[in-house]
Amino acid sequence: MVSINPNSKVDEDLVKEKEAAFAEFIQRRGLKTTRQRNTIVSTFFRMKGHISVEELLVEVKKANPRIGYATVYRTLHLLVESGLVEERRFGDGLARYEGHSAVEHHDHMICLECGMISEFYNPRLEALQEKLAEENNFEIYRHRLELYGACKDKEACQARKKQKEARAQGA
Amino acid sequence: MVSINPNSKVDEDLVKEKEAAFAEFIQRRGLKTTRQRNTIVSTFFRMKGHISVEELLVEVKKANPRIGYATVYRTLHLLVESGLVEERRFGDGLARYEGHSAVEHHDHMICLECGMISEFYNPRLEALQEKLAEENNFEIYRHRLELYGACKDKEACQARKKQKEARAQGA
DNA sequence: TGGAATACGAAAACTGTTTTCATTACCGAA
DNA sequence: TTCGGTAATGAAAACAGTTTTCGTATTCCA
Ligand SMILES: [Mn+2]
Ligand SMILES: [Mn+2]
Ligand SMILES: [Zn+2]
Ligand SMILES: [Zn+2]
Repeated sequence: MVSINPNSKVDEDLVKEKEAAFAEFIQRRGLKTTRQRNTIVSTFFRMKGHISVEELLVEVKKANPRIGYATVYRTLHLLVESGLVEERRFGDGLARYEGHSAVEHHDHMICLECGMISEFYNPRLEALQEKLAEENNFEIYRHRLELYGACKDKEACQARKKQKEARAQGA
Repeated sequence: MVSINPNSKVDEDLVKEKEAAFAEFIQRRGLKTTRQRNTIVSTFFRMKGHISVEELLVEVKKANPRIGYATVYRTLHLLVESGLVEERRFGDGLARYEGHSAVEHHDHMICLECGMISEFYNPRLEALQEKLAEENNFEIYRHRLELYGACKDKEACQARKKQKEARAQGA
């Protein structure tokens, strides 16, 4: 298993690279470069984690309070189309976006007690999926694997887990 | 890989069993037995596949046209709480429910060209996930694995796939 | 069988997201 | 540079799926 660098600093050079890649995408598609898109994109790439629209908007507004939801949504769609960002949904009903360390595929473990999201990648798991698809005459475009559970090494998470169990007993 | 019986007839005895289990759950929770719940539950267990609320409501209305959305939603929640039914979301924005062959865990392959959803279960895959969780100090409550792609053996799916590729080229 | 506790159904409310539409900004051609 | 057509913006309305509300009807036990 390869655990993915959980506390990486946002690398300024990498950010610049992504911004350039997005600019190029905009060109290629014949779209226009705008102040708002630049603000949103550069804000996004400087944040880390799995970012919701709301979270992004809050940051964006610090740079330019006039930017609204619509433009953030629209720009995120462009980022996804450009391939620089991926959309995730972890079952809490809101879309989350990630791009800083990404592009490389990875899967997720989500702690339902503390909300922590950690990333992992395992080649054997990937290969096994391919094999299963093969056997089923299926061609995989992409996949999604999410493990939902609890941190074993955080006391708070274990405590909450036990609380829930007790409550379930009573019900 | 174990492919899961894709064309199973709905087994009348099994349905009765599930209905009884639900009735028992209702008792245990001090809730009331109602005409509507009975209709919804027995309709649900007689359908197969991954059923949306809309789809279920259509069937339910055939038995009792006065039953509305709210009661269907409420009853589905109870079915989920009872453990007899699982909620799924395959990314098209609507909740789907399954219970007929289920309770046993399985994962899904979803064809993005024709909408086909097939089920599979592989013990090695399951074991590998456990191992990865273990290594990460993580305790899995449940997981979700979905392979999105295309049927290799359906001409229509392959044709659509190529259309998309061509379109993407042009853009 | 009376009556409190539940459940029902229609409609309103909600949430996250998308669309509309009037206005403004971009940018290549002149 | 300026112009002008095209694209983008932002506020607000629309949307889709789901949940809640609230007045009425049903269940079921004392
Ligand atoms: Mn991630
Ligand atoms: Mn299934
Ligand atoms: Zn945790
Ligand atoms: Zn297909």
